[in-house]
Amino acid sequence: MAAKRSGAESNGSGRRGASPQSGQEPRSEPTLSLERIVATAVELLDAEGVDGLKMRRLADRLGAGAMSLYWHVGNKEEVFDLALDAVLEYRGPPEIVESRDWRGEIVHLLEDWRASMLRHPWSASLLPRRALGPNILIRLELLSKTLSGAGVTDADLNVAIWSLWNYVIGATITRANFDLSDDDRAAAQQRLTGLSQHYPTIERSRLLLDNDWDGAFRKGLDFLLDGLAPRQ
Amino acid sequence: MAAKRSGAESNGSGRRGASPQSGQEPRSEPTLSLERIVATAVELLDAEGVDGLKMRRLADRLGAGAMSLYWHVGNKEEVFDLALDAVLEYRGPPEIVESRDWRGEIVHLLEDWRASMLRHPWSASLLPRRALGPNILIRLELLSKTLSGAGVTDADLNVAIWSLWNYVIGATITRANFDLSDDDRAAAQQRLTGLSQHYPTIERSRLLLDNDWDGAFRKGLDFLLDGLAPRQ
DNA sequence: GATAAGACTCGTACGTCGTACGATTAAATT
DNA sequence: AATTTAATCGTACGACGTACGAGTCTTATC
Repeated sequence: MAAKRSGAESNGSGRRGASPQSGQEPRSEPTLSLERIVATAVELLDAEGVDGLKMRRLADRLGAGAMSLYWHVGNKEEVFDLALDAVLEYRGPPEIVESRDWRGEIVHLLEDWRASMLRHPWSASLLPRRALGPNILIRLELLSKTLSGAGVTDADLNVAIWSLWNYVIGATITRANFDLSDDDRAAAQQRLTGLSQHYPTIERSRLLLDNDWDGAFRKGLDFLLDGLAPRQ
Repeated sequence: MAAKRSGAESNGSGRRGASPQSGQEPRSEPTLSLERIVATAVELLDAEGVDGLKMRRLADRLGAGAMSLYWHVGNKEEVFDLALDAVLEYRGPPEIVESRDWRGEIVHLLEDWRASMLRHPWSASLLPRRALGPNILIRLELLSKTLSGAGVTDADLNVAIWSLWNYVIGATITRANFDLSDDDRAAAQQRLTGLSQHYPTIERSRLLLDNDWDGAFRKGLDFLLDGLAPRQ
Protein backbone atom coordinates (compact mmCIF):
# COMPACT_ATOMS: atom_id res chain seq x y z
CA MET A 1 0.00 0.00 0.00
CA ALA A 2 1.34 3.34 -0.97
CA ALA A 3 2.40 5.52 1.89
CA LYS A 4 -0.18 8.12 2.73
CA ARG A 5 -0.04 11.04 5.05
CA SER A 6 -2.74 11.32 7.60
CA GLY A 7 -2.35 12.11 11.24
CA ALA A 8 -0.57 14.83 13.09
CA GLU A 9 1.73 17.51 11.81
CA SER A 10 5.21 17.05 13.10
CA ASN A 11 7.68 17.91 10.42
CA GLY A 12 10.14 20.72 10.34
CA SER A 13 12.55 19.10 8.04
CA GLY A 14 12.87 18.26 4.41
CA ARG A 15 14.70 20.65 2.16
CA ARG A 16 14.14 21.11 -1.50
CA GLY A 17 15.10 24.62 -2.59
CA ALA A 18 15.25 25.49 -6.24
CA SER A 19 18.36 27.56 -5.73
CA PRO A 20 20.98 24.91 -5.09
CA GLN A 21 23.74 26.65 -3.22
CA SER A 22 22.44 28.88 -0.43
CA GLY A 23 22.05 27.09 2.84
CA GLN A 24 18.77 28.72 3.73
CA GLU A 25 15.59 28.99 1.75
CA PRO A 26 14.30 32.39 2.80
CA ARG A 27 11.73 32.53 0.06
CA SER A 28 11.14 30.49 -3.08
CA GLU A 29 9.52 27.18 -2.20
CA PRO A 30 9.28 26.58 1.53
CA THR A 31 8.37 22.90 1.11
CA LEU A 32 4.93 21.55 0.78
CA SER A 33 2.60 21.04 3.67
CA LEU A 34 -1.08 20.51 4.18
CA GLU A 35 -1.43 23.99 5.61
CA ARG A 36 0.29 25.58 2.68
CA ILE A 37 -1.75 23.58 0.23
CA VAL A 38 -5.01 24.51 1.85
CA ALA A 39 -4.06 28.16 2.20
CA THR A 40 -3.03 28.35 -1.42
CA ALA A 41 -6.16 26.55 -2.49
CA VAL A 42 -8.20 29.23 -0.72
CA GLU A 43 -6.23 31.91 -2.51
CA LEU A 44 -6.75 30.23 -5.82
CA LEU A 45 -10.45 29.77 -5.16
CA ASP A 46 -10.75 33.40 -4.21
CA ALA A 47 -9.06 34.40 -7.40
CA GLU A 48 -10.56 31.97 -9.88
CA GLY A 49 -13.67 30.47 -8.37
CA VAL A 50 -14.63 26.86 -8.01
CA ASP A 51 -13.97 25.98 -11.61
CA GLY A 52 -10.61 27.66 -11.47
CA LEU A 53 -9.16 25.23 -9.00
CA LYS A 54 -7.19 22.63 -10.90
CA MET A 55 -4.63 20.41 -9.31
CA ARG A 56 -2.00 21.51 -11.79
CA ARG A 57 -2.66 25.14 -11.21
CA LEU A 58 -2.63 24.70 -7.48
CA ALA A 59 0.68 22.92 -7.74
CA ASP A 60 2.06 25.68 -9.92
CA ARG A 61 1.22 28.25 -7.32
CA LEU A 62 3.00 26.15 -4.78
CA GLY A 63 6.04 25.77 -6.97
CA ALA A 64 5.56 22.03 -6.94
CA GLY A 65 4.74 19.27 -9.32
CA ALA A 66 1.11 18.37 -9.66
CA MET A 67 1.52 14.90 -8.31
CA SER A 68 3.32 16.07 -5.24
CA LEU A 69 0.05 17.24 -3.83
CA TYR A 70 -1.21 13.74 -3.67
CA TRP A 71 1.14 12.81 -0.93
CA HIS A 72 -0.61 15.26 1.35
CA VAL A 73 -4.10 14.94 0.04
CA GLY A 74 -6.17 12.01 -1.08
CA ASN A 75 -7.84 13.68 -4.01
CA LYS A 76 -9.26 16.92 -5.23
CA GLU A 77 -12.47 16.55 -3.29
CA GLU A 78 -10.47 16.60 -0.11
CA VAL A 79 -8.93 19.89 -1.11
CA PHE A 80 -12.40 21.33 -1.42
CA ASP A 81 -13.44 20.00 1.94
CA LEU A 82 -10.36 21.36 3.63
CA ALA A 83 -10.64 24.73 1.96
CA LEU A 84 -14.25 25.02 3.01
CA ASP A 85 -13.58 24.24 6.61
CA ALA A 86 -10.52 26.46 6.65
CA VAL A 87 -12.65 29.42 5.78
CA LEU A 88 -15.03 28.77 8.62
CA GLU A 89 -12.71 29.22 11.53
CA TYR A 90 -14.39 31.09 14.33
CA ARG A 91 -12.49 33.45 16.55
CA GLY A 92 -15.27 34.00 18.99
CA PRO A 93 -17.19 37.08 19.98
CA PRO A 94 -15.41 40.28 20.87
CA GLU A 95 -14.02 39.64 24.29
CA ILE A 96 -14.79 43.04 25.72
CA VAL A 97 -18.01 41.81 27.12
CA GLU A 98 -17.24 38.41 28.53
CA SER A 99 -20.73 37.33 29.34
CA ARG A 100 -22.91 38.68 26.61
CA ASP A 101 -26.58 38.05 26.44
CA TRP A 102 -27.17 34.78 24.68
CA ARG A 103 -29.07 36.40 21.89
CA GLY A 104 -26.27 38.75 21.09
CA GLU A 105 -23.82 35.93 21.02
CA ILE A 106 -25.90 33.86 18.70
CA VAL A 107 -26.48 36.73 16.35
CA HIS A 108 -22.80 37.44 16.34
CA LEU A 109 -21.92 33.84 15.71
CA LEU A 110 -24.32 33.53 12.81
CA GLU A 111 -23.57 36.86 11.24
CA ASP A 112 -19.90 36.07 11.42
CA TRP A 113 -20.59 32.71 9.89
CA ARG A 114 -22.35 34.27 6.97
CA ALA A 115 -19.72 36.97 6.62
CA SER A 116 -16.93 34.43 6.60
CA MET A 117 -18.52 32.63 3.73
CA LEU A 118 -19.36 35.72 1.78
CA ARG A 119 -15.76 36.76 1.99
CA HIS A 120 -15.13 33.63 -0.08
CA PRO A 121 -18.17 33.28 -2.27
CA TRP A 122 -17.09 29.94 -3.66
CA SER A 123 -17.56 28.46 -0.22
CA ALA A 124 -21.30 28.75 -0.56
CA SER A 125 -21.40 26.51 -3.56
CA LEU A 126 -19.27 23.98 -1.74
CA LEU A 127 -21.74 23.71 1.10
CA PRO A 128 -23.83 20.99 -0.47
CA ARG A 129 -21.42 18.36 0.69
CA ARG A 130 -21.27 16.29 3.76
CA ALA A 131 -18.37 18.15 5.26
CA LEU A 132 -18.37 18.41 8.98
CA GLY A 133 -14.90 19.74 9.52
CA PRO A 134 -13.67 20.77 12.93
CA ASN A 135 -14.47 24.43 12.43
CA ILE A 136 -18.04 23.73 11.48
CA LEU A 137 -18.40 21.44 14.43
CA ILE A 138 -16.98 24.06 16.74
CA ARG A 139 -19.56 26.53 15.56
CA LEU A 140 -22.33 24.03 16.01
CA GLU A 141 -21.08 23.17 19.46
CA LEU A 142 -20.94 26.80 20.45
CA LEU A 143 -24.37 27.42 19.06
CA SER A 144 -25.71 24.46 20.90
CA LYS A 145 -24.13 25.44 24.17
CA THR A 146 -25.41 28.97 23.97
CA LEU A 147 -28.94 27.92 23.15
CA SER A 148 -28.88 25.38 25.88
CA GLY A 149 -27.71 28.02 28.32
CA ALA A 150 -30.48 30.26 27.15
CA GLY A 151 -33.01 27.82 28.38
CA VAL A 152 -33.90 25.94 25.23
CA THR A 153 -34.97 22.51 26.34
CA ASP A 154 -33.11 19.45 25.21
CA ALA A 155 -36.16 18.37 23.30
CA ASP A 156 -36.10 21.53 21.21
CA LEU A 157 -32.38 21.90 20.97
CA ASN A 158 -31.75 20.02 17.77
CA VAL A 159 -34.68 21.65 16.06
CA ALA A 160 -33.34 25.03 17.01
CA ILE A 161 -29.84 24.28 15.85
CA TRP A 162 -30.94 22.94 12.52
CA SER A 163 -33.35 25.78 11.95
CA LEU A 164 -30.65 28.34 12.47
CA TRP A 165 -28.15 26.38 10.45
CA ASN A 166 -30.65 26.05 7.63
CA TYR A 167 -31.39 29.71 7.65
CA VAL A 168 -27.75 30.71 7.57
CA ILE A 169 -26.88 28.23 4.86
CA GLY A 170 -29.79 29.23 2.70
CA ALA A 171 -29.21 32.92 3.11
CA THR A 172 -25.55 32.60 2.33
CA ILE A 173 -25.98 30.47 -0.73
CA THR A 174 -28.67 32.75 -2.04
CA ARG A 175 -26.67 35.83 -1.39
CA ALA A 176 -23.53 34.44 -2.92
CA ASN A 177 -25.31 33.44 -6.08
CA PHE A 178 -27.39 36.51 -6.54
CA ASP A 179 -24.57 38.84 -5.96
CA LEU A 180 -24.58 39.95 -9.51
CA SER A 181 -23.26 43.17 -10.76
CA ASP A 182 -25.78 45.98 -10.88
CA ASP A 183 -25.96 45.50 -14.60
CA ASP A 184 -26.67 41.81 -14.29
CA ARG A 185 -29.35 42.46 -11.74
CA ALA A 186 -30.97 45.09 -13.84
CA ALA A 187 -30.86 42.76 -16.80
CA ALA A 188 -32.50 40.00 -14.80
CA GLN A 189 -35.26 42.29 -13.65
CA GLN A 190 -35.59 43.54 -17.20
CA ARG A 191 -36.01 40.03 -18.46
CA LEU A 192 -38.60 39.49 -15.80
CA THR A 193 -40.47 42.59 -16.79
CA GLY A 194 -40.38 42.16 -20.49
CA LEU A 195 -40.35 38.47 -21.07
CA SER A 196 -43.55 37.80 -19.30
CA GLN A 197 -46.55 39.19 -17.57
CA HIS A 198 -46.72 36.02 -15.54
CA TYR A 199 -44.96 37.38 -12.52
CA PRO A 200 -46.67 40.64 -11.71
CA THR A 201 -46.16 40.58 -7.97
CA ILE A 202 -42.46 39.91 -7.78
CA GLU A 203 -42.00 42.22 -10.69
CA ARG A 204 -43.76 45.00 -8.84
CA SER A 205 -41.86 44.49 -5.62
CA ARG A 206 -38.62 44.47 -7.59
CA LEU A 207 -37.57 41.32 -5.83
CA LEU A 208 -34.51 40.92 -7.97
CA LEU A 209 -33.39 44.47 -7.50
CA ASP A 210 -33.61 44.56 -3.77
CA ASN A 211 -30.19 44.36 -2.30
CA ASP A 212 -30.40 45.03 1.39
CA TRP A 213 -29.20 41.50 2.00
CA ASP A 214 -27.65 42.23 5.34
CA GLY A 215 -30.75 43.87 6.68
CA ALA A 216 -32.97 41.11 5.40
CA PHE A 217 -30.72 38.49 6.94
CA ARG A 218 -30.84 40.18 10.28
CA LYS A 219 -34.58 40.66 10.26
CA GLY A 220 -35.35 37.11 9.29
CA LEU A 221 -32.95 35.88 11.92
CA ASP A 222 -34.71 37.93 14.55
CA PHE A 223 -38.03 36.44 13.56
CA LEU A 224 -36.62 33.01 13.83
CA LEU A 225 -35.04 33.66 17.20
CA ASP A 226 -38.28 35.13 18.45
CA GLY A 227 -39.97 31.92 17.57
CA LEU A 228 -37.31 29.66 18.96
CA ALA A 229 -37.05 31.35 22.31
CA PRO A 230 -39.45 34.22 22.73
CA ARG A 231 -38.03 37.19 24.51
CA GLN A 232 -39.32 37.08 27.99
CA MET B 1 -22.97 31.33 -37.18
CA ALA B 2 -24.03 27.83 -36.50
CA ALA B 3 -27.74 27.30 -36.29
CA LYS B 4 -28.99 27.10 -32.76
CA ARG B 5 -32.32 26.15 -31.36
CA SER B 6 -33.99 28.57 -29.06
CA GLY B 7 -37.57 29.68 -29.19
CA ALA B 8 -40.82 27.81 -29.28
CA GLU B 9 -41.52 24.15 -29.78
CA SER B 10 -43.34 23.52 -32.98
CA ASN B 11 -42.07 20.38 -34.55
CA GLY B 12 -43.90 17.18 -35.07
CA SER B 13 -41.89 15.98 -37.92
CA GLY B 14 -38.49 14.55 -38.56
CA ARG B 15 -38.05 10.82 -38.77
CA ARG B 16 -34.97 8.94 -37.92
CA GLY B 17 -35.82 5.37 -36.92
CA ALA B 18 -33.07 2.82 -36.63
CA SER B 19 -35.20 0.21 -38.33
CA PRO B 20 -35.30 1.44 -41.91
CA GLN B 21 -38.35 -0.16 -43.43
CA SER B 22 -41.42 0.11 -41.20
CA GLY B 23 -43.37 3.25 -41.84
CA GLN B 24 -44.09 3.95 -38.19
CA GLU B 25 -41.70 4.20 -35.30
CA PRO B 26 -43.78 2.88 -32.42
CA ARG B 27 -40.83 2.59 -30.07
CA SER B 28 -37.07 2.74 -30.50
CA GLU B 29 -35.87 6.31 -30.83
CA PRO B 30 -38.69 8.84 -31.04
CA THR B 31 -36.44 11.69 -32.18
CA LEU B 32 -34.65 14.08 -29.96
CA SER B 33 -36.29 17.04 -28.36
CA LEU B 34 -35.56 19.40 -25.53
CA GLU B 35 -38.28 17.81 -23.45
CA ARG B 36 -36.94 14.33 -23.97
CA ILE B 37 -33.43 15.46 -23.21
CA VAL B 38 -34.42 17.13 -19.99
CA ALA B 39 -36.63 14.27 -18.90
CA THR B 40 -33.89 11.77 -19.56
CA ALA B 41 -31.37 13.95 -17.79
CA VAL B 42 -33.58 13.89 -14.73
CA GLU B 43 -33.79 10.11 -14.94
CA LEU B 44 -30.07 9.84 -15.25
CA LEU B 45 -29.49 12.22 -12.39
CA ASP B 46 -31.90 10.25 -10.25
CA ALA B 47 -30.06 7.08 -11.07
CA GLU B 48 -26.46 8.21 -10.98
CA GLY B 49 -26.27 11.52 -9.19
CA VAL B 50 -24.68 14.73 -10.27
CA ASP B 51 -21.37 13.17 -11.17
CA GLY B 52 -23.10 10.49 -13.16
CA LEU B 53 -24.44 12.87 -15.75
CA LYS B 54 -22.13 12.85 -18.73
CA MET B 55 -23.11 14.08 -22.11
CA ARG B 56 -22.15 10.80 -23.71
CA ARG B 57 -24.14 8.79 -21.25
CA LEU B 58 -27.13 11.03 -21.62
CA ALA B 59 -26.92 10.65 -25.37
CA ASP B 60 -26.67 6.89 -25.02
CA ARG B 61 -29.88 6.78 -23.03
CA LEU B 62 -31.53 8.78 -25.74
CA GLY B 63 -30.24 6.51 -28.45
CA ALA B 64 -28.42 9.42 -30.01
CA GLY B 65 -24.91 10.55 -30.68
CA ALA B 66 -23.30 12.71 -28.07
CA MET B 67 -22.97 15.72 -30.30
CA SER B 68 -26.59 15.63 -31.29
CA LEU B 69 -27.51 17.04 -27.93
CA TYR B 70 -25.71 20.22 -28.71
CA TRP B 71 -28.22 21.23 -31.27
CA HIS B 72 -30.86 21.45 -28.57
CA VAL B 73 -28.70 22.62 -25.74
CA GLY B 74 -25.90 25.09 -25.49
CA ASN B 75 -23.75 23.15 -23.09
CA LYS B 76 -23.83 20.84 -20.14
CA GLU B 77 -24.50 23.61 -17.66
CA GLU B 78 -27.74 24.31 -19.43
CA VAL B 79 -28.79 20.71 -19.00
CA PHE B 80 -28.30 21.11 -15.27
CA ASP B 81 -30.29 24.31 -15.19
CA LEU B 82 -33.13 22.80 -17.15
CA ALA B 83 -33.19 19.63 -15.09
CA LEU B 84 -33.30 21.64 -11.90
CA ASP B 85 -36.17 23.77 -13.01
CA ALA B 86 -37.99 20.79 -14.44
CA VAL B 87 -38.09 19.19 -11.05
CA LEU B 88 -39.59 22.24 -9.45
CA GLU B 89 -42.87 22.37 -11.28
CA TYR B 90 -45.69 23.28 -8.95
CA ARG B 91 -49.14 21.89 -9.36
CA GLY B 92 -50.76 24.07 -6.78
CA PRO B 93 -52.54 23.27 -3.56
CA PRO B 94 -55.23 20.60 -3.40
CA GLU B 95 -58.20 22.20 -5.03
CA ILE B 96 -60.76 20.88 -2.62
CA VAL B 97 -60.55 24.01 -0.60
CA GLU B 98 -60.42 26.78 -3.10
CA SER B 99 -59.71 29.63 -0.79
CA ARG B 100 -57.47 28.26 1.90
CA ASP B 101 -56.11 30.34 4.68
CA TRP B 102 -52.96 32.02 3.52
CA ARG B 103 -50.84 30.29 6.08
CA GLY B 104 -51.95 26.88 4.97
CA GLU B 105 -51.21 27.73 1.39
CA ILE B 106 -47.75 28.93 2.15
CA VAL B 107 -46.93 25.93 4.24
CA HIS B 108 -48.20 23.71 1.49
CA LEU B 109 -46.22 25.54 -1.14
CA LEU B 110 -43.01 25.35 0.83
CA GLU B 111 -43.40 21.80 2.01
CA ASP B 112 -44.12 20.76 -1.53
CA TRP B 113 -41.08 22.66 -2.68
CA ARG B 114 -38.89 20.83 -0.27
CA ALA B 115 -40.51 17.51 -1.06
CA SER B 116 -40.01 18.02 -4.77
CA MET B 117 -36.34 18.55 -4.29
CA LEU B 118 -35.89 15.69 -1.88
CA ARG B 119 -37.46 13.39 -4.42
CA HIS B 120 -34.42 14.26 -6.53
CA PRO B 121 -31.61 14.78 -4.06
CA TRP B 122 -29.16 15.95 -6.69
CA SER B 123 -31.31 19.02 -7.18
CA ALA B 124 -30.20 20.36 -3.82
CA SER B 125 -26.59 20.41 -4.82
CA LEU B 126 -27.52 22.20 -8.02
CA LEU B 127 -29.16 25.02 -6.16
CA PRO B 128 -26.05 27.11 -5.76
CA ARG B 129 -26.41 28.49 -9.22
CA ARG B 130 -28.09 31.51 -10.57
CA ALA B 131 -30.95 29.62 -12.09
CA LEU B 132 -34.27 31.39 -12.07
CA GLY B 133 -36.21 29.12 -14.33
CA PRO B 134 -39.91 29.61 -14.94
CA ASN B 135 -40.97 27.09 -12.33
CA ILE B 136 -38.92 28.74 -9.63
CA LEU B 137 -40.28 32.09 -10.61
CA ILE B 138 -43.81 30.79 -10.52
CA ARG B 139 -43.29 29.59 -7.00
CA LEU B 140 -41.82 32.90 -5.97
CA GLU B 141 -44.67 34.74 -7.59
CA LEU B 142 -47.23 32.60 -5.84
CA LEU B 143 -45.46 33.02 -2.55
CA SER B 144 -45.31 36.73 -3.04
CA LYS B 145 -48.94 37.01 -3.98
CA THR B 146 -50.09 34.98 -1.02
CA LEU B 147 -48.01 36.93 1.45
CA SER B 148 -49.17 40.14 -0.03
CA GLY B 149 -52.74 39.02 0.27
CA ALA B 150 -52.10 38.07 3.87
CA GLY B 151 -51.37 41.64 4.70
CA VAL B 152 -47.61 41.73 4.56
CA THR B 153 -46.69 45.25 3.63
CA ASP B 154 -44.80 45.98 0.47
CA ALA B 155 -41.89 47.15 2.55
CA ASP B 156 -41.60 43.78 4.25
CA LEU B 157 -42.52 41.68 1.28
CA ASN B 158 -39.09 41.03 -0.13
CA VAL B 159 -37.64 40.32 3.27
CA ALA B 160 -40.37 37.80 3.88
CA ILE B 161 -39.91 36.11 0.55
CA TRP B 162 -36.18 35.82 0.88
CA SER B 163 -36.40 34.61 4.45
CA LEU B 164 -38.71 31.81 3.48
CA TRP B 165 -36.73 30.99 0.40
CA ASN B 166 -33.54 30.89 2.44
CA TYR B 167 -35.07 28.64 4.99
CA VAL B 168 -36.38 26.19 2.43
CA ILE B 169 -33.15 26.14 0.49
CA GLY B 170 -31.04 25.62 3.56
CA ALA B 171 -33.24 22.95 4.99
CA THR B 172 -33.36 21.07 1.73
CA ILE B 173 -29.68 21.18 1.08
CA THR B 174 -28.92 20.12 4.61
CA ARG B 175 -31.41 17.33 4.51
CA ALA B 176 -30.25 16.06 1.15
CA ASN B 177 -26.66 15.94 2.24
CA PHE B 178 -27.16 14.45 5.65
CA ASP B 179 -29.46 11.81 4.45
CA LEU B 180 -26.96 9.15 5.21
CA SER B 181 -27.75 5.58 5.85
CA ASP B 182 -28.31 4.71 9.46
CA ASP B 183 -24.87 3.17 9.48
CA ASP B 184 -23.26 6.28 8.12
CA ARG B 185 -25.05 8.41 10.64
CA ALA B 186 -24.07 6.16 13.47
CA ALA B 187 -20.50 6.22 12.27
CA ALA B 188 -20.50 10.00 12.13
CA GLN B 189 -21.86 10.26 15.64
CA GLN B 190 -19.36 7.64 16.71
CA ARG B 191 -16.54 9.67 15.27
CA LEU B 192 -17.89 12.66 17.09
CA THR B 193 -18.04 10.79 20.33
CA GLY B 194 -14.71 9.11 20.18
CA LEU B 195 -12.52 11.40 18.21
CA SER B 196 -12.89 14.29 20.52
CA GLN B 197 -14.20 15.63 23.73
CA HIS B 198 -14.43 19.02 22.13
CA TYR B 199 -18.06 18.82 21.25
CA PRO B 200 -19.83 17.71 24.41
CA THR B 201 -23.11 19.49 23.81
CA ILE B 202 -23.90 18.37 20.32
CA GLU B 203 -22.62 14.96 21.24
CA ARG B 204 -25.02 14.78 24.13
CA SER B 205 -27.99 15.97 22.14
CA ARG B 206 -27.12 13.45 19.46
CA LEU B 207 -27.43 16.12 16.84
CA LEU B 208 -26.20 13.86 14.10
CA LEU B 209 -28.53 11.07 15.00
CA ASP B 210 -31.68 13.09 15.10
CA ASN B 211 -33.69 12.41 12.04
CA ASP B 212 -37.07 13.96 12.43
CA TRP B 213 -36.28 16.24 9.55
CA ASP B 214 -39.83 16.75 8.48
CA GLY B 215 -40.93 17.73 11.94
CA ALA B 216 -38.01 20.05 12.40
CA PHE B 217 -38.68 21.70 9.08
CA ARG B 218 -42.27 22.29 9.96
CA LYS B 219 -41.53 23.67 13.40
CA GLY B 220 -38.88 26.05 12.21
CA LEU B 221 -41.15 27.20 9.44
CA ASP B 222 -43.87 27.94 11.92
CA PHE B 223 -41.51 30.01 13.99
CA LEU B 224 -40.50 31.96 10.97
CA LEU B 225 -44.06 32.54 9.86
CA ASP B 226 -45.00 33.65 13.35
CA GLY B 227 -42.32 36.25 13.13
CA LEU B 228 -43.15 37.37 9.63
CA ALA B 229 -46.83 37.82 10.18
CA PRO B 230 -47.88 37.09 13.74
CA ARG B 231 -51.17 35.28 14.02
CA GLN B 232 -53.69 37.84 14.97
C1' DG C 1 -39.74 17.34 -60.30
C1' DA C 2 -35.51 20.00 -59.53
C1' DT C 3 -33.12 22.74 -56.48
C1' DA C 4 -32.00 25.32 -52.66
C1' DA C 5 -32.43 26.23 -47.81
C1' DG C 6 -32.82 25.02 -43.58
C1' DA C 7 -33.32 21.51 -39.59
C1' DC C 8 -31.13 18.02 -37.37
C1' DT C 9 -27.70 14.20 -36.49
C1' DC C 10 -23.24 12.47 -35.46
C1' DG C 11 -18.09 10.73 -36.17
C1' DT C 12 -13.74 12.43 -35.38
C1' DA C 13 -10.58 14.87 -32.98
C1' DC C 14 -8.49 18.25 -29.72
C1' DG C 15 -7.44 20.14 -25.40
C1' DT C 16 -7.88 19.56 -20.52
C1' DC C 17 -8.47 17.34 -16.39
C1' DG C 18 -7.82 13.98 -12.36
C1' DT C 19 -4.77 10.81 -11.01
C1' DA C 20 -2.24 5.72 -11.23
C1' DC C 21 2.26 4.27 -11.39
C1' DG C 22 6.85 4.08 -10.55
C1' DA C 23 11.31 6.30 -10.54
C1' DT C 24 13.96 9.41 -7.89
C1' DT C 25 16.06 11.79 -4.23
C1' DA C 26 16.74 13.31 0.48
C1' DA C 27 16.39 12.45 5.54
C1' DA C 28 16.18 9.40 9.39
C1' DT C 29 17.45 5.28 11.41
C1' DT C 30 20.17 1.36 12.24
C1' DA D 1 27.58 2.17 5.05
C1' DA D 2 23.22 0.14 4.43
C1' DT D 3 18.46 0.30 4.86
C1' DT D 4 14.18 2.33 5.50
C1' DT D 5 10.99 5.92 5.36
C1' DA D 6 9.24 10.60 3.76
C1' DA D 7 8.49 13.31 0.06
C1' DT D 8 8.67 14.87 -4.82
C1' DC D 9 7.50 14.66 -9.55
C1' DG D 10 7.60 13.13 -14.86
C1' DT D 11 5.04 10.40 -17.76
C1' DA D 12 1.11 8.55 -19.29
C1' DC D 13 -3.76 6.90 -19.44
C1' DG D 14 -8.50 7.18 -19.61
C1' DA D 15 -12.21 10.12 -19.08
C1' DC D 16 -14.79 14.23 -20.36
C1' DG D 17 -16.72 18.56 -22.71
C1' DT D 18 -17.25 20.15 -27.01
C1' DA D 19 -15.41 22.55 -31.84
C1' DC D 20 -15.75 21.42 -36.41
C1' DG D 21 -17.60 20.00 -40.41
C1' DA D 22 -19.60 16.44 -43.08
C1' DG D 23 -23.50 14.06 -43.57
C1' DT D 24 -28.95 13.23 -44.04
C1' DC D 25 -33.61 14.25 -44.05
C1' DT D 26 -37.61 17.81 -44.45
C1' DT D 27 -39.65 21.63 -46.22
C1' DA D 28 -40.14 25.69 -49.19
C1' DT D 29 -39.75 27.75 -53.78
C1' DC D 30 -39.92 27.73 -58.37
